[in-house]
Amino acid sequence: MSVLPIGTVMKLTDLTARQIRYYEQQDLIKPVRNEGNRRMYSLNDVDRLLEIKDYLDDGLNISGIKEVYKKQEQLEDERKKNLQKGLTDSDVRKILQDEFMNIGGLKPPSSTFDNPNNFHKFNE
DNA sequence: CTTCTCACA
DNA sequence: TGTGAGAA
Repeated sequence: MSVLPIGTVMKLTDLTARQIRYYEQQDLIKPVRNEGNRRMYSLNDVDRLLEIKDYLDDGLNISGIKEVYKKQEQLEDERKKNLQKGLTDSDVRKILQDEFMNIGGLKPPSSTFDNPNNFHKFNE
């Protein structure tokens, strides 16, 4: 995946080598090293660097950007946990929607409980 | 020639 | 974050 040397990344992102290495120190990107200790970047690294530049323009500082990715990972972890429980994203959305309807005292769609498949989702 | 690390009149 | 030194 990682095949771009820092020189190429500099041109692609319009960032200085100093900045690119600094963002790595802040754990915002994780390039791999080749046999000559040279940093090799992936296109995902380039995308992230571009993102970082945007966040910086929006007035966000390094620690602020760190927290953005931190919460992003947290949401990603929960998505995986639900997946392990056999729930897809659309399942979760449907459950949440049905719960809101019930709270509002509205009659849930007949299809929701008619399907025995959905039944034990509410009993686990 | 390119990149790396380290240090700072 | 810039920049220059010395090595790889």
